[in-house]
Amino acid sequence: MRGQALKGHLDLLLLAILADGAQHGYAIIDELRKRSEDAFDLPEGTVYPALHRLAKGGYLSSEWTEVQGRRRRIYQLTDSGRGALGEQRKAWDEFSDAVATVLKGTPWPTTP
Amino acid sequence: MRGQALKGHLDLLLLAILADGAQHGYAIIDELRKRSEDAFDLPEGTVYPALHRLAKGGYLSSEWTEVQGRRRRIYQLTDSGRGALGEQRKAWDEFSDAVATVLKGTPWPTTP
DNA sequence: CTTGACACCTAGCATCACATAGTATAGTTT
DNA sequence: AAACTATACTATGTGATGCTAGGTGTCAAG
Repeated sequence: MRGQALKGHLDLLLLAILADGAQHGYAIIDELRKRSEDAFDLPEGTVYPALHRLAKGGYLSSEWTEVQGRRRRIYQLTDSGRGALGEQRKAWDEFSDAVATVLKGTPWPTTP
Repeated sequence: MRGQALKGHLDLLLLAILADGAQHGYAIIDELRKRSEDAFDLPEGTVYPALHRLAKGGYLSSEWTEVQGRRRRIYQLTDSGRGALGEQRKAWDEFSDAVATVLKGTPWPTTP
């Protein structure tokens, strides 16, 4: 797969990462890559705008810090963000279940 | 859920339905609704353009029929379409596994 | 004869992941 | 010292896509 085709579920992933503690953008990218066992290797141009969008929507709060001469913007889940995570997770479960149900009716093209 | 948020997996669903036999657009919508237990209730404006796109890409062939004064365009999977179904199904499995792996690290906010 | 189910179509919109390019610092290599 | 790599963020543009909203026409039921 390698980092494309997130298809609307990016927010869920970001919120999930941040549910385990505040992180800055670059670290989120790393964490997502590690946790997904290299399946999600997202470009910065994907993640940063998404973080801005989430912050603008009130799901994240952010704060500037300076670590060894490098400025970082630390993002943290708000209450609203925590709520959104729950909802999106539920939506994901329902969605993936529904897809699985549809696919269940269509066997793989096995040679019989 | 009710008919939104297909997010890039629409083609997979359509191909999966058609793998069980040729169908016309309206019937595909019905079948998808039934198979997904009402989770996917897609508007025509979503499905028809998608079918056209798949046909244009060579994944489907189509043929006009007339049934009781009503014209129908019957779509059928091509070999290429069958191949695409296999690929997309694999991609879906990998994708949903990856999401599950990431979410696994983030427990639900249960009250312990 | 109007309503609703059937059956198709298209133009246009908003969202979104991504590409691309730019800024800036720290550390490592050459 | 220069060049390069990794870290870290920002801004802009683009292509795909799902969906809204409108339109056409047939047929059966009330």
